[in-house]
Amino acid sequence: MNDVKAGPEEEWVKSGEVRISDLAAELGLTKGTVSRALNGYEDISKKTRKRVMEAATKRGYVPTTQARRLAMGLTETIGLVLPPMPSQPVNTFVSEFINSVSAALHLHGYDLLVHSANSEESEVEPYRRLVQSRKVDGFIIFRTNEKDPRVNYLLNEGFPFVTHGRTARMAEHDWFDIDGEKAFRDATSHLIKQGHQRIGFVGGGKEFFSAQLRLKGFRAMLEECCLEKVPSLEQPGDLTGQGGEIAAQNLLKQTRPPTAILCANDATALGVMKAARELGFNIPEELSVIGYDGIALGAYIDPPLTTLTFSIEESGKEMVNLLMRRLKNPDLPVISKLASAILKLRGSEGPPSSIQNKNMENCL
Amino acid sequence: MNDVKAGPEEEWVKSGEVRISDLAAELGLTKGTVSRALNGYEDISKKTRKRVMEAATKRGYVPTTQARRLAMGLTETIGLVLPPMPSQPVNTFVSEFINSVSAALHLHGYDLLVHSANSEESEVEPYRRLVQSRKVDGFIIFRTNEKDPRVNYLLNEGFPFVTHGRTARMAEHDWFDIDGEKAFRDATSHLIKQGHQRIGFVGGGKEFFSAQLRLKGFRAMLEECCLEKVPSLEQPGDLTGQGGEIAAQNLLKQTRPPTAILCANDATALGVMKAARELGFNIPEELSVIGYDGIALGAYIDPPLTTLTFSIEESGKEMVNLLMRRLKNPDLPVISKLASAILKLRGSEGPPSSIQNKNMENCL
DNA sequence: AACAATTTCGAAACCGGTTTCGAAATGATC
DNA sequence: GATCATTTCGAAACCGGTTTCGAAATTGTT
Repeated sequence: MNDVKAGPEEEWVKSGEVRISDLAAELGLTKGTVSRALNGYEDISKKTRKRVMEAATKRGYVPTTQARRLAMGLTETIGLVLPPMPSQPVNTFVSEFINSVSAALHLHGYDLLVHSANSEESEVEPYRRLVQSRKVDGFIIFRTNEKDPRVNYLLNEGFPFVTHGRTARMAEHDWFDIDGEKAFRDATSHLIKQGHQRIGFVGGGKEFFSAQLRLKGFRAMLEECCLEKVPSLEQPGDLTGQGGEIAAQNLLKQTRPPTAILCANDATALGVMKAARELGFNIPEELSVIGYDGIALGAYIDPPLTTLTFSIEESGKEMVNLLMRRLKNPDLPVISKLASAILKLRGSEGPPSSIQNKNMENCL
Repeated sequence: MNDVKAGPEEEWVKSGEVRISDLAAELGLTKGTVSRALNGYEDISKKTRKRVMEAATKRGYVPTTQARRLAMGLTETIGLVLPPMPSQPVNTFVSEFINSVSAALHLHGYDLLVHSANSEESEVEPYRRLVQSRKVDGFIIFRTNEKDPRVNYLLNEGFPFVTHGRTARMAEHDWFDIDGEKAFRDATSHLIKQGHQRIGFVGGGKEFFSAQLRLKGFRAMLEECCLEKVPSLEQPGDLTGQGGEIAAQNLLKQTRPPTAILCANDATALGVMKAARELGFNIPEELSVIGYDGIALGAYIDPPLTTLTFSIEESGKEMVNLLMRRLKNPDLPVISKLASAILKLRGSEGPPSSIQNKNMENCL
């Protein structure tokens, strides 16, 4: 067979094999011209632009992302570092959050780089690496602490980021948060209106700013309703089920146990309910329990968990908006956005069995 | 002030501002030499290598990832596309999985790109885009269907990937899976030994291969123990809590309801438990329930959910190993790895209230 | 000391795009 | 038809690295 000349022009079957130089050669143009034609520059005649675009779609040309990004000096990638998760329960938030952030970023042509934190090294190490190797243009940070080393590092570097949750330096960076203070005012008010007078609270660690704000809302509503603040009814927790169990035991073994317990999150609430069952408390007749997070699973337990819920999808979307604004113009003033949680009544709370609301009229 | 000359050499404070050309100029070398010195080439004298490395650490030089990857023709990035999640409960698996995959990839110098699937477009679209724009070198796929378009597409493209779960074409691609068949044989056997003779099964959709395998294991053990196969005791589900509720109603409203129900996953089991409660069945006295997934939260409900559990961390690690092997040598034969689940007894199962095991001796 | 072998580095091409600049071609004006 | 403005494209630099190739410098050999 005479195989010196190949047959008619081969069709590319695999995708991603056509380079801009191939396209240019095929059209008798330079790659610069092809690039400008595809990117809508004004100095390309209608005729050639059409030729180029048609050839591009025919050949299935898609620019190589790496090359484009290198040339343009940006990564179009946002980093999200997962905090170490020592088999924490109820991490349904994380996957939904990642999902919504990723979807929102995609609308802006950005990718999401998810990195895991190694618990053996410093919390900021992953951030440092990503910044230094220039793998990302900005960060999405969640579960902030009041004094947050990640925030400190990035502020110091002048590197763009948005947090989900406030920090001690919230005046210096963009943030999005749920108004946990208002949420807990609402929940507390709801319980008080039902007749509860001894209400317990299980918080998160001191380091979680948001948990502190929830406590603040709880206290504020107590005061507003002229209910005495009882220190022993405020128990620390750690946002886990186990922490909830321990705190509940401390609360329910008191001589005058509370008739309701507010929990800093749903995982805690599940622990509280477990401990309450084991100590023989009926929920909600003898003990009301309210959580925070709105995890879907709360609807399937007995009784279904009343909780404060918010839209994770909205959270992701708003945070991405804030971050995109920052990337476009790093010098804009810092802004923030506060969204509200709503009380989703599902059945784990109700009026206390014995209502003796003497003080009620003073306030309501 | 005489400000024509700047002061002594400025120290860079911000990271990532030193380029390889800066370093080269500073050392009186070319960037090619600096590159080779840093990358351990043999044609660099010890003396210059030392000079270069010292200057690099002093200046905090870290190569720009984008440039390096473009030059080397690889992305060092693996894609993971999240399936659309219409507010599914109990997605704790996803975040843990992402975490473990990300950690394992990091050990190999790879990044994880997480993409969300838009439910309005075809399932393969995100994969196509990532392949065409050359953003990733390979994929991690989970929750496979028996006939999986994603698998078909990537096989057709010859693009590297590993699945979590088997497919109809499992002989053609690397995969990792949990031996769900054996797991359900074990669970079924456990129930039979406790004296159950009428055991219900709530499956996943036909499209989920793994759910089918679980059903297979269930049936196999029934047959092995000479228990009659009752079609009405096998209910379809959809791996959600709601699906579990419906299936449980179908099972428990029968004239002779089962004394135990095996569920294709924990979400389903939670739905089953909810429906059972509402129909007045006590668990585990009147009805045993067993799930699959080992979600941590199952330990906090009442009664704690007995489930089949496996190591998500191991899953991620093994899948990454398979993928890295494939990337190193695309022509290696296809391999797979099967890990086993273990039955975690937590309290939602027990002997049936009235044990009438006539047939037991036939088999055990 | 002359020559070969080896070590060490510079020069340049390359990865696949984008963008600036200027020259050629075209069109408009008088 | 000459002059000027405008449109359209090519040429080349650039992004920040890697890698190949060959020349210079050094070392070794006789």
